[in-house]
Amino acid sequence: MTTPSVEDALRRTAVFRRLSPADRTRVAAVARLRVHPRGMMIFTEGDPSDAFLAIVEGRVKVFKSTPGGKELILEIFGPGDPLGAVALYEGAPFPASALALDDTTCLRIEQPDFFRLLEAHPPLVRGLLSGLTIRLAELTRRLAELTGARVEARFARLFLKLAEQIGRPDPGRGGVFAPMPLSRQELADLTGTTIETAIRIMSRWQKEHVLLTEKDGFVLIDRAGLEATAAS
Amino acid sequence: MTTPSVEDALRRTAVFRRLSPADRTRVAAVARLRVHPRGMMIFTEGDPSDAFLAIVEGRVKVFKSTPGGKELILEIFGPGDPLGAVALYEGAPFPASALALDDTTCLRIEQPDFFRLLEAHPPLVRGLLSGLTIRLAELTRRLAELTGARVEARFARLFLKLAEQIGRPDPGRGGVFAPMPLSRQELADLTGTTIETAIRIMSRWQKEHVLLTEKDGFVLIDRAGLEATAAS
DNA sequence: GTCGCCGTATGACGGCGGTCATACCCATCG
DNA sequence: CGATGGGTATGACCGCCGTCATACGGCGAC
Repeated sequence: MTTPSVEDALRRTAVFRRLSPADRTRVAAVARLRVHPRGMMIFTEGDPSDAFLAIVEGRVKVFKSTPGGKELILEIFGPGDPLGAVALYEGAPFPASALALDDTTCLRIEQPDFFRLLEAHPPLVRGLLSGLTIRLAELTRRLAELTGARVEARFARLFLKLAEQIGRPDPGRGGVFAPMPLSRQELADLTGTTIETAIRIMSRWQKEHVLLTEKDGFVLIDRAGLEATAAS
Repeated sequence: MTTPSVEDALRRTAVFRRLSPADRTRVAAVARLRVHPRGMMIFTEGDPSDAFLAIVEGRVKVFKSTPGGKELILEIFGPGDPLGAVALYEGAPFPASALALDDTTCLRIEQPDFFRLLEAHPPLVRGLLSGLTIRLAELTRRLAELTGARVEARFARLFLKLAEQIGRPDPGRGGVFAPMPLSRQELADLTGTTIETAIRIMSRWQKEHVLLTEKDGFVLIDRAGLEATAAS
């Protein structure tokens, strides 16, 4: 992994992509790159927010602990996604935690600089609002999904979404390969269940040739079956 | 209910409260008041969003239907709360529906006017971001709460929150009265459960003198008991 | 090598809560 | 008046899934 320049990084993140080169230079003046090693917390639930972040390289798990002490994964973000825009209002505390799943490079703009940028470049506001509203819509969707749906249906939807977002054809078995290694525990945290239930479902699907677990991701074989399960 | 003037309405909504009188006059020039009778849909999930709304008078139920066909209430808003700010990016579809629980007066600013206001008055951006951020945090909190917490704990938290937000001392029984009439069905939709379970819990609490249902709201008697239940 | 740890796997058990059925109260309406 | 419909209440049943316990394979430490 070669560390890109700040301007390269700006070109890669959705919020800043449409800036003119001159504006990009000005943004670059206040942006910093920071590398978080795999397994490190990037920010923690309850901390005061002090900067706007965007992922340049690597994957980041955003999660929140439930009142029962379990851990619910809200989202797994990748390159180009903004991070912590959620809490950018006057140092409000982060509502969730973020942890680097890989060695991760982040673009970082301190809060005062970020507000100055917003006031100087109104078009940035639209981009930011866009990101926030999309995230809000996604959260409401997941909220509706978590209630009243059986765990198995949530699993099916999770993998169908994965396939749609990052899937590629799998030549060997005529399925779809989703290159996203996740442990059973992480699957459980994504769907709001326990590790045992996650193992049971994955184990059964493996036997029934619906879905295979591989070292670096999952192979969806029986996509129609998953869709039927998701709808139930 | 006397219909207030547009400027009165602006003074009552959080986003616009801090404007200077001159700015408020300019905002008033593009804002309209609209009355939605009780029981009417204000907007529907999937509709393209075309305006920014804020509640001046009345209560509004914001809800989303789940994949299973049930209805999940995301929030019940009252006077001063913004509405539909969620979907104000380039006519993105509303992620949820809104229905007037009372005869409701809304302040309405069409989308192009709203964006012009934002660009002319950067301080408005902070207010809007603040609102979105708070809502986002609230949604993540509910998301974490809905998973892994027993239904009874969700009920307890719901009423404790109600008491905190709109509760007033109840002289007769030494408890807290929350003036918010909600049917058993609405309680079920707020907590993501079924009407039977809602009835069972409310019925038992009534017998155990924990919480009373009245015609126009609820009386919390055993607040400590509710807090214990919420924590479990 | 052995030990310990972590992730995965599988079974037994039980309870929460969803589903179905029925009944009651009360307001509205013909 | 009886009929109808909506909200509330209660019991029976049972299945999903959370909890607890156990086991097994891979891998690094030493």
